[in-house]
Amino acid sequence: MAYQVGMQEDSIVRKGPWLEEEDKRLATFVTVMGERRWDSIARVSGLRRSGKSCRLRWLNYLRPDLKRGRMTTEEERTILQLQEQWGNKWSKIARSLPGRTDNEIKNYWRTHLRKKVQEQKQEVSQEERTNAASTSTRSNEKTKFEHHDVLDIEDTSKDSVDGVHELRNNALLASSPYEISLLDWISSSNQTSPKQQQAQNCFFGSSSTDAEIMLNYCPGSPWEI
DNA sequence: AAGCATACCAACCGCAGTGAT
DNA sequence: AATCACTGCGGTTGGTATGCT
Repeated sequence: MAYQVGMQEDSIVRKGPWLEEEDKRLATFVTVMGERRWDSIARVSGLRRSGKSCRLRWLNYLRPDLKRGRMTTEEERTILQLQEQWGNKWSKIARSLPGRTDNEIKNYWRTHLRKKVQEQKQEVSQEERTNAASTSTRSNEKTKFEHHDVLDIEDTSKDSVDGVHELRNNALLASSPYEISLLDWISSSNQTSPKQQQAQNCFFGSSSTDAEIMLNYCPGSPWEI
């Protein structure tokens, strides 16, 4: 599944789906180092991922302010409106939808909305041709495409599927690394609790070098060994 | 039950923009 | 001014779940 490329053992870059442990480790380091210098985060964290991959994982999945679950009708409306207005400027559109990522919006557009819009436009042009043929007096009628028309299209076929997705999303939420506040762990006390100890082992157990580097970014933290 | 088709979405890739040196 | 590293963006790919025959 996950595959690797590289010539030397220590330069191998992992690709493919992220493991829970990798998520936790990344979240910890981003919390400490900030959402910048992704190459440094990738290097310092000991994650065998590219900086680019780390950034993407954080922005699209780990960020604490992300909204989960289905798009609301209001959000769907906004996407349709802004997509028509700005085109495929997904990051720009995402700024109008707090908690949603450009990737999420892009995927949603491609899988849910694009087809609907195309069908709607086809219907409109078909209607235009019919109207033009039948009478010239009605040729100036409003034929502009309206977003709410698209939203009103019934799509009963996806109901059962969406139910499953909701379950999946809930499961995802429940297993999010943010169930446990990493920030709290780092900033709370000088005493390392059993849970903190467990995480410490998880993150740093195999590499004292990582722990030492971490301490440089977070002096006096409970991670001190 | 098995195989195929489709939908969904996480992750990757290439390119362009930007700032630092 | 040129170069390099980093970041952000949009398009695309591939794996998995689900539905259909």
